[in-house]
Amino acid sequence: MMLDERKIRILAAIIDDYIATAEPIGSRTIARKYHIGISPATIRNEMADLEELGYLSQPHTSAGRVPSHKGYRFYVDFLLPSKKLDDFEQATIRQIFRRRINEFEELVKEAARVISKLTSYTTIIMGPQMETMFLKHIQVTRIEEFKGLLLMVTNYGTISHHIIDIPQNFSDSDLIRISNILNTNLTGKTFSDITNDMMDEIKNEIIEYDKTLNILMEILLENLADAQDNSQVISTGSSKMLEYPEFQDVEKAKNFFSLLEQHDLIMKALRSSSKPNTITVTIGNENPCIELQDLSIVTANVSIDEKDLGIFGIMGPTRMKYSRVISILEQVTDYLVKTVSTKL
Amino acid sequence: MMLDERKIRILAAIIDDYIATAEPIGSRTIARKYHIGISPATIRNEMADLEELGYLSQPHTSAGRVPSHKGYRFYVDFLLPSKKLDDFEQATIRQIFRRRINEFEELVKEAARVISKLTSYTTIIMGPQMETMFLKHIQVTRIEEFKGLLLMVTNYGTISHHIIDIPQNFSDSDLIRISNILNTNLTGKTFSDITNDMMDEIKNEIIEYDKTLNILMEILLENLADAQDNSQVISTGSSKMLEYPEFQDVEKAKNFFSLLEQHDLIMKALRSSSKPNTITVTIGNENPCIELQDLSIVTANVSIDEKDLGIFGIMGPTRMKYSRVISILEQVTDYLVKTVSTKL
DNA sequence: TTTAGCACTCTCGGTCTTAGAGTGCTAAAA
DNA sequence: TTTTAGCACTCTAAGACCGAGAGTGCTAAA
Repeated sequence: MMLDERKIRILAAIIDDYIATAEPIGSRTIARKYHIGISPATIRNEMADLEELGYLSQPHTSAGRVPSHKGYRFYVDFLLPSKKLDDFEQATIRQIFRRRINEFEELVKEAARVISKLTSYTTIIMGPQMETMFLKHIQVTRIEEFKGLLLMVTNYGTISHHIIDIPQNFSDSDLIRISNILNTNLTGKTFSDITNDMMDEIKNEIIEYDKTLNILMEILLENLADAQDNSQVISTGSSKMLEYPEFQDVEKAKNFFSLLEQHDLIMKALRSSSKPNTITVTIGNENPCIELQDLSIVTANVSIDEKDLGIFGIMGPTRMKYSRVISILEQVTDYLVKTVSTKL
Repeated sequence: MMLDERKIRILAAIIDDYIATAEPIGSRTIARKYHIGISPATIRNEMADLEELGYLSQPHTSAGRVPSHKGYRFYVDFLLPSKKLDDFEQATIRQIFRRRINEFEELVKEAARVISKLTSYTTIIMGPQMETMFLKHIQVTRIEEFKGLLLMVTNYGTISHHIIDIPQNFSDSDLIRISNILNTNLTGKTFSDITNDMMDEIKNEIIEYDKTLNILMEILLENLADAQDNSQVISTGSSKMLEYPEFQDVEKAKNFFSLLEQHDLIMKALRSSSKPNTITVTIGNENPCIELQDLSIVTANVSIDEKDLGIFGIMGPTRMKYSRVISILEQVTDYLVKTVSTKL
């Protein structure tokens, strides 16, 4: 059975209402609040149909109806009211990009904070995949008599620095020479390209700088390990979730927070659900990972000319203000892409 | 009335038990579990005295006793069992400092994580006060044809970097000259010393580099503002709090999490309660800030030769495993001080 | 001074009950 | 044929009630 016009209106009303109130909705409520022009009894019949078709479910026999995941899916695919952001929201978002933030990471973090603030859901940001990240610049510079800084800049504009010891007999021009050698050998290489073998080759090339180079190599390699470990998942606004009735049960809240700490799970979930340059909605059990099955995730994959910059994910109860979240996410990623392509 | 030997033993038993169980303790339980050699009736009398003296209180008439803040204070001041860390704990702590972490900030963050893991309380770290922080090194370096990096290193070893644009006509030696000028003029200055006036002076000194310098100045000033805003308060392990019966009420949990987000409050609390090179315990209502009054905070102020490196704070319910927390904190700060003085 | 005994108090966890919301079905109305 | 009014039925949430259990304070005896 296809959904006719009237069924769709009723479904939309139920989902809208449930998203707003988190309470099961009965036929009478719909008749009263949404003016569909038919009696509760008729609505009841329609609701029974919708339930049979799998779009609704009942917590218990004598309760109202609640949207099922299939219901949400239909809603998201066909019924999303296009939500215009109001002036305040627009302004709040624009503000992030007005500020002179030159570093990509900071910009993204700030964007995540603002998204959480506007949506009241948890925002997760995840850096680009290691495989597509390569070194753009590597340099050793002296900051004190026997202390130096190893600087690495990737194609995504992320910068990492490590303090290193510089042996006594090294002059500034030695450092410059080492920098040059590292640069010519390593720029353009992805982190996974840089293996011990490659290091050994370079070492051979400049056998005279042996000792320092060894240290640099070690540090560099360690840093790689760090970058891979540091499962770059950052979340903000998690405490907001405690506001929702879905998390009133402390057990549920605890599960949510411990989930957030399992970065590998989160990474897998975001990666698997997001597609390049689109906003994707994953509802409850559509997520392969069971821990996430009573949450929804809206992901936006930010990329510029095939260059994957990272993923924003917004996590909330399945009863999520989808249209609002999507609008905000669209707006933010738009600005972000614009800013990055012009400024950075 | 002074506390005699027997009262003290009873008080200690009650507090130990309450810290372990979070349940009010009755006279019979004490007689059974702790072998003081007197009957419940006698214990009852003593407990009534202790209550009258303000060391205990009763949730309701027919419940057992619960320690009051005054009771905890007495316990912390006079009764703390000196707790030896076991091998596992020792090893876990040592491990942080074995790893080659060259940067102070990373080291401290890692230490905080370990403290949270071992204690199951929330650990807060707070950077040194801005007033005591000064520039040790400042430098502009090129990372791409028209992109440079402004590097600033402070006396605490913290490093901040900002990507800047480099105008076309600037050669590498220009950058070195600018770096030198900035260095001679700004190193040793605290962030608050560096005013616009000072910037103007430097600008005058090298009028020919005018334009770039202007940008650098702006960026530098902005960075200062950031550093001051970014109320450097970082907390870890907050989700652990949901395990405790004190936070089973979602309302309480929400309060706690929103408290954690009020960095200014936290900063004030940590600053006011911590003393140089000591571990301080602040119990419940001893804290001037009402939001913190049913929590306890143990703070450790880490400093080396008057140089204030920052504060660790451990927050938990007033029913906190004080001796354990103190031992762990002692151990960690010890190692930290040692590591910093030798390595960094 | 300590302790046994006892009446008393308060909470916590069940059971019971009722009001309310909502349903599905049937039969009448449109 | 479709819609709707009416009604019996179901289920939950909230309140009332009750008894067990833990703990107290007091009194009087050891």
